[in-house]
Amino acid sequence: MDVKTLCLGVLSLGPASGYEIKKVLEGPLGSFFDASYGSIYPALARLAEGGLVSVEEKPQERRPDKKIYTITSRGRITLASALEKRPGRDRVRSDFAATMLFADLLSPRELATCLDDRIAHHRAALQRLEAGRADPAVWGGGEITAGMRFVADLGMAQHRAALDFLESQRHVVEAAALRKTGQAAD
Amino acid sequence: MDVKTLCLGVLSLGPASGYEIKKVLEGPLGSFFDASYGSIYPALARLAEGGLVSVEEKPQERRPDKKIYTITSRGRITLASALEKRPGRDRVRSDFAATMLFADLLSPRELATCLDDRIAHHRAALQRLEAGRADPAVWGGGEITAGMRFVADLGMAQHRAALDFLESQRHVVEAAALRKTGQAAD
DNA sequence: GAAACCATGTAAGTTGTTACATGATTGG
DNA sequence: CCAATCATGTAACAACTTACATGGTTTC
Repeated sequence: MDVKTLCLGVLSLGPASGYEIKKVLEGPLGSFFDASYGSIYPALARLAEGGLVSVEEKPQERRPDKKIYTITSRGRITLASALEKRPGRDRVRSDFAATMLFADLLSPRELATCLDDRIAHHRAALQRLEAGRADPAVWGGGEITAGMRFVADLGMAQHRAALDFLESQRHVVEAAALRKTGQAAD
Repeated sequence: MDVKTLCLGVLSLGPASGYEIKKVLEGPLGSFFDASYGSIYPALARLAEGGLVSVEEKPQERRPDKKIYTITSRGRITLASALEKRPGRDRVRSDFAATMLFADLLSPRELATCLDDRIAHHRAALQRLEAGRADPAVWGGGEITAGMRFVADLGMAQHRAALDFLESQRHVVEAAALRKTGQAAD
């Protein structure tokens, strides 16, 4: 799913500016999506060209005009047909997992930091999701759909699983790294 | 973490060909990484150019020569310093999550198929991980390191969490889609 | 007074995907 | 006999990231 479709999706929940779309995408749902301004703004321009969204320019003082994008009926149709195709596989690239995979090459100190960071990361994500579940402001201000809640809950389940695992099992990989270092120091 | 570093990492576990590296990366660990031949082969060529790996060509009959890559000491140093930097955030793009997010736009039939597929996907991933935990052949044949086992277990925890969630909670989003359709049909 | 937020956009560069090219072998 | 596996590679293309350009406002 490319950024264009993603933007169209967010706009299906209500009108928004590029800036706001980015907010939604890096909010509680950030664990599933990822898009930078450098991809969002051009995507919106393409969508407007194609008539899938309409733009209303809100003049602002001492600031670039805010452009509010609204999905058109053609946009809704396009989105619907994009969603009809069964979703492709997730594409994930986890630096953390790669680092853990080669954990033997890290010093125990580095490994510990890495695990600490990751645990903090999952904690933060959980908190954001928990907050977002209740507070519409975190999303875009619009109503929270069943789909949103479902995705948020799925995210929470996964973050919690990772968190529990790391907290209870980190000693396994840390012990292995320690042994390795002990050997090297001999 | 780019494909070059990923290849270097796999090679740190033992010599392998490009084809075998792909196998490892799409094996049980496939949920965390992703790389196509089109990125692996050029990456290996660059690594060889830089002297981070050495190549031994095994002539094969009626088949392209098999090239066995072996990490060099310079390669190990490079890998180690790449791992020292604290890992960047995961980059995830989940088509499935996006589809669920806009689940109201799907017919109940499509939604059900989508959820069925996803559940099957998690089941399969779990099975592969379970098998790989015991069987070194699934990885590259070399020894299974503590890091590998750790990552595999983390993957299992996450897949299991997602699976449990989807099985027990799918009715929530399905009910919502059904209501929507009911309204539209009126 | 510094940092973060608001707000948009472009251009250069990196990276990776897809499709193509080639073709024997093995298992169901 | 059809599909999958083994085996490497290139070229065209698509997509995205990063850095740059601009600059007022709010919060600590």
